[in-house]
Amino acid sequence: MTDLKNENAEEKILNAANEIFEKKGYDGAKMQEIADKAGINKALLHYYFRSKDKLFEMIFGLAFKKLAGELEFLFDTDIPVTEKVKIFIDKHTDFIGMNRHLPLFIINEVNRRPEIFVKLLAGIYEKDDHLNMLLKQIDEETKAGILKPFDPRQIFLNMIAMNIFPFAAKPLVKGILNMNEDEFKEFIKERKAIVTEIIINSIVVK
Amino acid sequence: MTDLKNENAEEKILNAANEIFEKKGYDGAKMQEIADKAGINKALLHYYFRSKDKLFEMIFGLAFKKLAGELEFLFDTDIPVTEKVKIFIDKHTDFIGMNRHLPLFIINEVNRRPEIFVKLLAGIYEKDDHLNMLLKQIDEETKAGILKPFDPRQIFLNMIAMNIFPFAAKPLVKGILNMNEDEFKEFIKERKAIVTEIIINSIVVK
DNA sequence: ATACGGTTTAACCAAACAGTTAAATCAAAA
DNA sequence: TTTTGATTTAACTGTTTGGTTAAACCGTAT
Repeated sequence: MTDLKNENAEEKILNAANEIFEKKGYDGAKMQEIADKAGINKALLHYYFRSKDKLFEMIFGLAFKKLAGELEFLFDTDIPVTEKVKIFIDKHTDFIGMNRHLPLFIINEVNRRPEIFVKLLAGIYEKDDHLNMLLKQIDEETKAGILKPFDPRQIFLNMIAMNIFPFAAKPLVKGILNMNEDEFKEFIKERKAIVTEIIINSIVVK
Repeated sequence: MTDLKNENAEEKILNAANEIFEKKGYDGAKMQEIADKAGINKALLHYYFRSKDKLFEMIFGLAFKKLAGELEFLFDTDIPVTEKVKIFIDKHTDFIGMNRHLPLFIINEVNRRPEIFVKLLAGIYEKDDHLNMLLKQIDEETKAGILKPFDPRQIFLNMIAMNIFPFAAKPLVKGILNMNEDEFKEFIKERKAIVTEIIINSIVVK
């Protein structure tokens, strides 16, 4: 049972469900286990969320927003692109480090049931103009001779791939590279600078 | 039912089980579905593989070897490191493209039950000398002024992260970047050159 | 005091699922 | 022709699981 802040039942359920769904996925998560972790009983669990599907849908939606929300600052400010990259990698790496299972959870569930993701896409494309602003900014900095021409989609993918992968595959990475927890932490700390340099190098004019 | 090559029952089972375990994971896979896809019945399935666990263990071991086997050529030849990188990215991207679910399957199951992976690690470290040869080669090329000093672990992770991620998260990527199947294929084709350039740039002296 | 909503208890149901069993079938080897 | 091993059929067991139900409990606001 996780009851840090004297939460009410609904919060306790959401926190427990979030943790278990993220770690075990829809199929691996059991309603009884969620109830146990929330410190309540199964009857009350179904009293608040009628079914596993309804509860899952809620958790998945929240998780998706949490992950997507980390991108927002890329659009809002008007600091230079290279600064954005530096700050993004720093913050995003910390965020993923504190939410190790989040990206894989989203990826897995979207792979297995793409429908659940279609609705959420609509929400994303409300921010179409924000995205266009970023693209315009990149275009301008390219014309100004600061950035070289590049495909923002590719660079974006590279950045999040390099950020997410070591955490998503943490036990595998630790095993194969033969690291203990401290060595892994050190390895991650070094990564920030390395990844930042790689991304910066692949977009700025030298 | 998948029966391309007039396989015997055991092969049919292994192929079906592989496909279903990779796509749905241990928890999502059902023995009945595996039997159906293999074109046999549940009784025979248990006749060949006594339990779901035994069958899974077999599939997981094979999958792990398949994935790890793709790395072997990095050690065996003595072509220059930069050449290895170019060839590896080319081949590895093709391989992952044809085995979209393989990496995520391994990562997920190792995350959820790290024990299953401990035994397999032993097999890897028989190849310790192969690995040391590669590290030695890198060291020599660095001293020869061809490569700059870098952490091979970091570069290796970057390489496979960038290779694997777009395929592992394919439906997510297609949705977010608003691509159809053809556009995705084109996007992947362009990636090879981009990723190769990035990795080469981050290891060679300019 | 009582009425009410949140919460517990405990038993229960129906479906899904892994795994078993016994008898029947069938093809090919002996 | 008989034997053997692979395969099917179909019923069955035991367990897990999602979900329900009804009665009781408990604190709090009226």
